[in-house]
This record gives sequence, C-alpha cells and structure tokens, in this order.
Amino acid sequence: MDTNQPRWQRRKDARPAEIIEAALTLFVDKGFAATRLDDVATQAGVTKGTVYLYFANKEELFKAVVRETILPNIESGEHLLADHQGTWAELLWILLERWADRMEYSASTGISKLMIAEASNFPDLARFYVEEVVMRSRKLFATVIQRGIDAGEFRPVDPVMATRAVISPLMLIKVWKQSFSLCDTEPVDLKAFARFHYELMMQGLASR
Amino acid sequence: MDTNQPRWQRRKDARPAEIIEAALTLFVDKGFAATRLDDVATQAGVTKGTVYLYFANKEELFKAVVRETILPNIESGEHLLADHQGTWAELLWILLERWADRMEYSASTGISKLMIAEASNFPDLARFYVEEVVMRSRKLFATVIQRGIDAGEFRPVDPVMATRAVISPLMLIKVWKQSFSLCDTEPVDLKAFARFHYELMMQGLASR
DNA sequence: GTAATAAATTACCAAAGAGTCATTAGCAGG
DNA sequence: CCTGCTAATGACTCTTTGGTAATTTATTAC
Repeated sequence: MDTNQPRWQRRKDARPAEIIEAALTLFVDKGFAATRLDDVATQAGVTKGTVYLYFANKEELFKAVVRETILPNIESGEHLLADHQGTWAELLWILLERWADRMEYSASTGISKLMIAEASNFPDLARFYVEEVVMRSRKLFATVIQRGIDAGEFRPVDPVMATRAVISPLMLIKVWKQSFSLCDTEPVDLKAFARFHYELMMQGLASR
Repeated sequence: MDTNQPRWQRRKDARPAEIIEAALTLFVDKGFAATRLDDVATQAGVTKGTVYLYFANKEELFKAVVRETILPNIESGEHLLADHQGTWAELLWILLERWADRMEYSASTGISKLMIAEASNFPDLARFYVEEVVMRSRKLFATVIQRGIDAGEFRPVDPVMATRAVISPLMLIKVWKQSFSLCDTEPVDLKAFARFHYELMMQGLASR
C-alpha cells in the first residue's frame, strides 16, 4: 500500500499453470470434495473469479491437474528401456531408483493417492489414468522382467504378477506417507527402502 | 400399502449397526465428503433424522464406522502368533492367506482406502487408526520375521523393512481393486497373487 | 496523455446438504 | 381398548460453496 505498485498484474500465460499447481497441492492434501475453490485461488495468488476464467468448472480443473501433472512423467521410462545396454536386473534397479528419487521432491506422485480416493467419483478420468499411466507403467516393468527371464537372469515367473509385486511396495509407501505423515512416526528413507526391496526381490527371504 | 403392516418399526438396538454398515459401504465407495447423510439413511432403511438420533454428527458417524469395523478384526492374528507350533515361514503364509481370504468377502478391508483418502482431514482418527490397526499389524508381521531370522529360517534382513515389503503388495492390490474395479480390466485372483508373492519373497527372483 | 482492451476482482445468486425440531405413530402396560 | 412413552419421521433452517456477471483496473497502442 505504501508503494504505488499495481494491486494485481495481468499474467494470462502464467495463471493456468499456477492455478493447477495450487490445486494439485490442495487436492492431494484434502481430497477433491473437501477442497474449496476459494482456497485454490488464494494459494495461486488470485481470486475465485480468475479460476473460472481459465477452467470451466471444478471438475475440469481436476482433470487438468491430473493430465498436466502426469503426462510429462510417463515417457522417460520408456526411453530408458529402449536405450538400455546392461543387464535387466540393472535396468530394474535404475527404474526403481529413479522412481524413488522422483517421489522425494516431485508433488506429482501424490496423484496416485488422489486417484485412489476419487476414482469412483470420476469414472472417465479414472479410465484415462489407468490406461495412460498405470497400464503403461506396468507394461514397462513387465517387459523388463520378461526380457530378464528370456535372458536367463530371472526365474521363469509370471511377469504380470511379478510386476505387481515389484511396484507395490514403493507405490504404497508413497501413498501412505502422503496420507499419514502427521501420525505415522516410523520414518522411511525411500531410496534405502527401494534398495532393500530390490535386493529382497532378487535374492529372496529364505536362507540357503 | 396393500397390507396393513406398519410403515416403520421401532428397532432401537439394531439401528446403529445398520446405519454403520450403510455408511461403511458409501464412505468406502464415494469418500466421506461426497457421501450424503440422506443416502446413508436411505440405504439403512431409515431417514436422516434417525441417523442423528444415534450419532451426534457426520464426523462422529465416520469415527464410529472406522472403530466398529476395524476393532473386531485385530486380535485374531495376534492369537495365531501366540498359539503357533510349526515353522515361521508357515505362519507367514497362514497370515497372508487369511488376510487375502478376508479381503474377498469382508467390506471392512475397504477401510484402508477410506483412511488413506481422509487421513489428512481427520488427524485424530488417523492417529487412532495408525496406532490401533497399522502399528499392531506391522508388529505382528515383524515379530514373525524376526523369529524366523532367529531360528535360521530367514536371512538376517531388517525386519521392519521386510514387513513393509511383505504387506504392501496385498494391501495395495486391495486398495486398487476398491478404487479402479470399473476400469482396470486386468482381473486379479487375490489368493493366487498372495501365494505368488509369498513364494517370490521366499525364493527371490534371481536364478541360481 | 488518453482511449481501447481484456485480465482480474468483487459482490452476488442458487443449489446442496448438514443439522434441527415439532409432529406422528409404533408398541408395551394396564 | 386406551394411554403414555419414545422411536422415527419429514419439513424446516442455515451455512457453505460452486458458479455468474457487472465492475474495476492494469496494460498497450496511438
């Protein structure tokens, strides 16, 4: 108020991304229904009217959040598979490590929790998510495992089930952390756990 | 209408349980915020006024749902540990199988998904859930693994991390099924997957 | 400087749904 | 059969919040 700078600025290009980021945080934290658009607007540094300038309604904003946040992350893993030279066990570890890494700093992995919570209320978005994100991730891991089996590196297990077994622990631990960070006092080092789980997967629990 | 039976009955003792069951189904399916008390009442065969006869408000109903549904299930596993005679690997399988079984028919396992979605909106309930359900389950599995290590059945791994690795796949698959049953077309036989995961845990993925 | 523009605000509306309470009616005891 | 008790109803209020639109103001071009 003391300086005479403008009360707000026109930033047409930057607004949508800022609103989506604010919405991502709040949706992941409180859920879709419990998040107020007024709060999204405030956190994005605008007012509710501005949100409606860029998104038709709350549901469209939700869809935009999921789409914009997820899509950039999908493809890099597939490139890793295409370009890989070493053993399949190595690639498996690279994929898990990269994933654990991303979980530490990127808010985008919170989408998993969000989709789990809201899938039944947004069937079409759930279908999009399952097809474009989940299926592609599964296929990536399943291919690595299948090639490992073909190369004689892995025992001949069912690659579909093995994929689930490989992915689940990291996935759940992230979802869990997202939900119970306030009360679950057992701290988890994501990367250390990823390594532990990888080695358990490879060697098994039984003594020899 | 044709017969002259009463329009409703007085069933003071039965109502709370019926309302809780209806609420459990709807909360798990649609989430807390998206569930209308009118719908809960209808599904329980009463009207909204009756719900408020037995529960102070929506939040208290939610807490009652979590408490009443979970508590009966906790203790039986602990008894299994106390009474067990065979190997620890056997007990591990018994616990997993029993869990997979229960997931098939009991709605109570849907609580996991519900708590994941709503934990941040109900911190005190989340704390109750983590302490009374999660921690106790973890402790149960960790004890079995520790004893298996002591007995020389298992390699000397970190039992806390191993517990997470053992529990996560089944847990996530259940949560997932709960959320994406409509669009994730890959069918999962819970018991078969439990067996697969158990054997993978025991033997490992690497060929010898 | 000034006028035209459109980005952003603010005050508003309407629907939905949580929560209330006066009334109704099932049921047990006399 | 009647009477009292209270479980259950259903119409009501009030708050919350998604959504709208008239108004304001930053910005740009001349």
